[in-house]
Amino acid sequence: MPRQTPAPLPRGRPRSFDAEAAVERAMGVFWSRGYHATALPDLLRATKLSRGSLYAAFGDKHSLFLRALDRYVAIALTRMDIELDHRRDPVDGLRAYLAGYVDRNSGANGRRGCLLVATAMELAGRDADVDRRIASFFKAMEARVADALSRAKAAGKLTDGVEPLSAARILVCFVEGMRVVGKTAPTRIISQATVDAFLDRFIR
Amino acid sequence: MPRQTPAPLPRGRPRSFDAEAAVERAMGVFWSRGYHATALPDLLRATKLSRGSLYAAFGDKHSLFLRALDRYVAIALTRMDIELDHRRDPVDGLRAYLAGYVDRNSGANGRRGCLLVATAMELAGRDADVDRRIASFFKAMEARVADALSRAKAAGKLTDGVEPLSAARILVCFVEGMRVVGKTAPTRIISQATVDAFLDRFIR
DNA sequence: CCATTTAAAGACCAATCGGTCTATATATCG
DNA sequence: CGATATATAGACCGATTGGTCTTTAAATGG
Repeated sequence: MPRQTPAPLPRGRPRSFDAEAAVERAMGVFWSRGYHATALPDLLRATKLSRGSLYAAFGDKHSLFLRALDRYVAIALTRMDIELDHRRDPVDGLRAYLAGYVDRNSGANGRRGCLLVATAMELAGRDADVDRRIASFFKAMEARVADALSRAKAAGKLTDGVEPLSAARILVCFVEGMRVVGKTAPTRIISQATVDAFLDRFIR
Repeated sequence: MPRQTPAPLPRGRPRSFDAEAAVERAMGVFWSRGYHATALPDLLRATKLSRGSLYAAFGDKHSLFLRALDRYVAIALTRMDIELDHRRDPVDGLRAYLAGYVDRNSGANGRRGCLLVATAMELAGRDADVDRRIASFFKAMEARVADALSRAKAAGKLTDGVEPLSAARILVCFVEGMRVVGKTAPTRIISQATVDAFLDRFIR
């Protein structure tokens, strides 16, 4: 292994912005407006970067978008890993997981929608980088849900005839559909009741 | 009531294009590309209209889009009215309805997605004309499904504990979610199996 | 034939798009 | 201090945006 030459300490004016924070701010803009409807000035305003800095740091709009999308996915999967943690009761986990969707779907949260669903609808099939991310996200989500359902089944908590993998596919469709219908800003009451009725079909 | 002066017969070169056909062609473009990503030249190519004719007939891009969206909604609701016709067995109707989604979600059809879902994600919350259409479509869809489920319940074909209205809300989320996941072009086999497993939870 | 009406073709418009580049100010090092 | 490195501000670019307008060809009725 070649000796690692220590990175030369940067001299002069230090980097004064946090790239990760900029990605997160950009994510917020793409989330609210969508990819095509987001213009450079929107991103500059949100990240508080100059054009030059933004292009030096991220290359172009598309690359920055992918960074933002990756961040969004990472946050979502991390949340799922917490909600559906193995050490927790799987049914409680699924309830917590769905409660998160109730939250994100009601009122103003619902209006804002979901960056991932919006991206799937806007870009999937026309942008290979996006395609990969969308497909792998849905697979990851399905796997986590299927795992939780398997554990629930092992604990005898699933309704007779429910098979974890296909139930997981159903559940993924259901929650992503909530994100679509959520754009009409349904009340929390209705969202919660719908989720409860859904779980009643699968949980004993 | 004032005497209706008969509309003066048009003289000169007759209208040589069919506005409804143009709307339908425009619908196809918006459907494939989304609102923002559709540029005027795309619409001119698809409708085979000149710029002048298109603006004279439809006003502007946004108005043409609304016409296209209305057409899309009308087609979808007409199809539902056939599939869920009162004179038909409601369970058969629901199966036919879901079979349509299997078809639209698999492979290339899935990749193309759904104009309504794409529009909801791209424009809802930022375009009042769109908001109204999206909300009223989901309500109309929910009402038709709830009606079919009510008839199924009356015929004793629903699983115990299934309440038609909330089951309809679940089903709407499920099918719209299929449209999202469908962007990853799942196989027909999996889509069909998922739909079957879904119905098994509700139909006795 | 001729008047009238329509559609097509495409020039034209200001505004905005994503992206590059230069000049300047500033912060930190030796 | 002086050299170096970085970020900012904003001018600038060609391409494209949605939209208007003018010119020309064509089709019909009187």
